Amino acid sequence: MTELSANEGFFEAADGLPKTFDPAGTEIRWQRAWEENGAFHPDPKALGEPFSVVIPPPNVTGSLHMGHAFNTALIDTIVRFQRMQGKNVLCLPGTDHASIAVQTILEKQVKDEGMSLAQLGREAFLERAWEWKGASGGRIADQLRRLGYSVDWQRQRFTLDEGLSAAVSEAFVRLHKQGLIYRGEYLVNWCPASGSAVSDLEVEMKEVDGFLWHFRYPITTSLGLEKSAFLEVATTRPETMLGDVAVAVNPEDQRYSHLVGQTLTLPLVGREIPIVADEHVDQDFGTGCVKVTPAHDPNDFAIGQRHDLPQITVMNKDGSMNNHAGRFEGLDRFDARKAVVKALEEEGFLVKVEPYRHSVPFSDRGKVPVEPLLSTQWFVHMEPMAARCRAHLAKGEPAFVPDRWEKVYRDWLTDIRDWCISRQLWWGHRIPAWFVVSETGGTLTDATPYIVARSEDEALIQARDQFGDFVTIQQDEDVLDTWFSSGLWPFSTLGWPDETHSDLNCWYPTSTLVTGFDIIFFWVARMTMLAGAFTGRMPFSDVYIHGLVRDEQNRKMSKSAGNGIDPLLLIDRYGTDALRFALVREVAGAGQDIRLDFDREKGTSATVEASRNFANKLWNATRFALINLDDSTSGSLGEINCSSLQSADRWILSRLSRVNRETAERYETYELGEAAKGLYEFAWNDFCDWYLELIKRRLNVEGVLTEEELLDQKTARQVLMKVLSELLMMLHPLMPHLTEELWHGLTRSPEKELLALQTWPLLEEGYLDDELEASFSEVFASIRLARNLRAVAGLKPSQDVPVRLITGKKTLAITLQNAKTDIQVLTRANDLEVLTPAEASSKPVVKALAGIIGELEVLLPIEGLVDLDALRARLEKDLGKASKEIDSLSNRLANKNFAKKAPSDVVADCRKNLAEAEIQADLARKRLAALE
RNA sequence: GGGCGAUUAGCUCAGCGGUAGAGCGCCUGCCUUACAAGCAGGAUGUCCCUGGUUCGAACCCUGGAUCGCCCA
Repeated sequence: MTELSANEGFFEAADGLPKTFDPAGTEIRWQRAWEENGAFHPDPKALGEPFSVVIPPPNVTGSLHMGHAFNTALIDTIVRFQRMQGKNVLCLPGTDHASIAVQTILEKQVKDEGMSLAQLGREAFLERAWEWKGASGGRIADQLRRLGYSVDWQRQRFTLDEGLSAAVSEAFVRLHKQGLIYRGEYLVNWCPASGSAVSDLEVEMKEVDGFLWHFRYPITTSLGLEKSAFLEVATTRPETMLGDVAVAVNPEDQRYSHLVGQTLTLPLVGREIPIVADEHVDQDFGTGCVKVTPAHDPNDFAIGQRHDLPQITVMNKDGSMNNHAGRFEGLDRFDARKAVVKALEEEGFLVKVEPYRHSVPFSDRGKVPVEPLLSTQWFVHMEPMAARCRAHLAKGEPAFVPDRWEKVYRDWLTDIRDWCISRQLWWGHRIPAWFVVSETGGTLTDATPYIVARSEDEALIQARDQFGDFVTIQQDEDVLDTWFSSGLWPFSTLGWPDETHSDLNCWYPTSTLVTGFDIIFFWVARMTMLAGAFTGRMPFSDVYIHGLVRDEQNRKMSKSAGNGIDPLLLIDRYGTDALRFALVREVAGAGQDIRLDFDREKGTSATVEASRNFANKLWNATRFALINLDDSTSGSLGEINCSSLQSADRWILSRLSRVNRETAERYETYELGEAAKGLYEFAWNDFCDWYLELIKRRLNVEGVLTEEELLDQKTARQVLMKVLSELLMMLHPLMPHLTEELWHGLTRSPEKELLALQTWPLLEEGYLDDELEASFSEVFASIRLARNLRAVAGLKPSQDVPVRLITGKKTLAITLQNAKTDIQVLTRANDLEVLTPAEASSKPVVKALAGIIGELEVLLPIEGLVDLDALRARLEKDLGKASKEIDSLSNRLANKNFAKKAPSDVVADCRKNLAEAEIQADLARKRLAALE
């Protein structure tokens, strides 16, 4: 670490500093310094109010994408701010094991090697999986480090590590004991691509163009009806008709009421199936008759339950037809569809086919249509847990920011469906249930009793207790949904189920969860439900929901579309702080998606470049300070003596205090974009454009300095040091590396005294001065006007000219008089006079540059050099503006109701503005007349 | 079918009752010893449409249009 001595990069070379900031070296140096000094490794016993955040764990084998960068920028800004507020902050990182994603990748690898999973075997497969995790699992953490994430890497967790796996078993056992986990045969979403059940949330409905086939099913003739009697049904999935067990009609439907209770003969199969009445059937859709296939459709499943119908599964788990499909056995489900239609057509049962657009459920991961399939799985009974969450929510726990997401969350918790948690995969937490196979003759059937336990030993003991000493048990082959373990994240990472764990006691419940709206159901709701069940509390008090980062064409970034913008590319080009600042600055409308501009050919982003330029501006402001502070340090400069402050000093200190207050409020209330914008404006406009320009003349006095000049110079240095160092502190949560570097360079604090661990600058309300800020606005306006006149006249920047400021407004005259030297310097006036209109008329200048703003007339008496046409145009513009305003204001005042009903201060303002506009118009007219 | 969000300068977006804003881009002039990744100055708008509430609407309410998202 010594060779990386943090100060050396900057301060030692102060006079020869490069003109541009080079982020690369700076970033890595401070990232190491933070980590090696344990800056973000908090002690649960330390003083300070606890503040904790767990980060949304990325996929362990994934790599950094813009979504992570965005989420990180927001979280890190919040936690760095809270740390500077003196809180005992824990920000805990980690990764999850992404069961399906990882298994899919590895399965493909295995298959590419010409092996099947079965050939490889579970043990060998898992060995490979861990190997792979070992090889690629550190990458995402290293990439997160490059973002300057102030997390505690020593507490990093992985959902499959020992402690978290124990938490998963414990959670499963407890929920099972409470009757909240059950096993049973239900219709689940089967993903043929991954060969596993998936939850409802992992299914995406997509509109696709398909067909609606109309078939007729003959009414069984034994009842004496004519042979030609049929019922017509319509379906988008003809192959499922092989599993039909009924046709349903609405009980109110006059057309069919006489047929209810009779039977039909199912074509191709020959099975006799009943006609049932069910009120969920829509009379107006198609013929009003629906075929009922309980084993292959959720609605039909419900109808089947109501009418006690059998469930006939006609497909295998790989999507092919099974032996119940008769002559179609072995065909893939899509081939079977064609074959069934063809057969029905040949046998005269096909009525018609029409194109039809409808919703089809697709598997999120597998990208293939899911198959509703009857299968025995493990489920979590959600309603009791959801009810507890709804009760907490009624008390505002957790609080959603922005609050509209609360409704989304609440609606989902209402009418919630049970959660299928078993997955037919190998990579993940194996379900802690053991079947007592000795009870069913050594084979596993749905009737085999099972034991749920924390370990095999525990299971065996229980099994012996219940079934005798010679039992054989066999663990369930399946693993749990990854989200089951992620749902425990806020407390499993802090030591749960050890309820005495010091981390858990200090930092649970956590403070804020920051995440995207796309995982409110997947993750946020699962965490609140599981936390409620196991800790009795909501796992975080606030949930800050952000949007997605979209690409330059406003498309969602996705791997499959290949339109991701690589954050590391932007970091390499512009620096981490620039990327972070750009992302946060764009986020002002919280919860809204943000669009990041990006030129794919050049690999550039104007937005990030603008932030890089801001970083460079701060770099140069600090260079300026160092050059002008000579060897002064904050210590040697001493305390600011208020009596020696000039008005410019008091002005910038007032602005500083205001920005301090606003910024702290904004960080606190998650208005991070506003905080970033406010600091940007203050730094660039107030501090660099005005204050630094104002103090240059005080810092660069020529020759031998008088005592007064020395004091004034010292004061300027003190204020410069104070404002810049506090500005850097306030910017630190947004741009941690740059500010750490500059702050050390500026203050010459020892390397171990990190800015990241400093307390937020004290808000000095005594400096707040509204009047002073207002009068400086007037000074700046007068300077701008004088500069504008110079530009209109085409004066060279080097050309000094006299300037006259003329106003009848006393307070303004005083303000201008006080700022006379400043105005003179900044307008390059070789002579500056502040005059009343009377004084001005005693030394008339006929043809001069003149402009008007408010009640101030700015005059550059330089006859002869003037472009009269440009001047006339300029004055006419002023007159036009003033006249327009006079019209608008006098109209408003003429309205009797306005004076009567509007607040008095609004009316007063209106009168004042009108008076000013009239003066302004008069001045303009007079000047114009003088030109003729 | 239900719900949510968006619509403001050429582009990306702030503002959410009291005379329309920023950044980028554009135009003009500047290498002024912190910064050309910069400085100074400038131009640019039926604030989607429609009614209504109000003394006053980009902002609140009705209805509608377009785009996007979520749920069924």
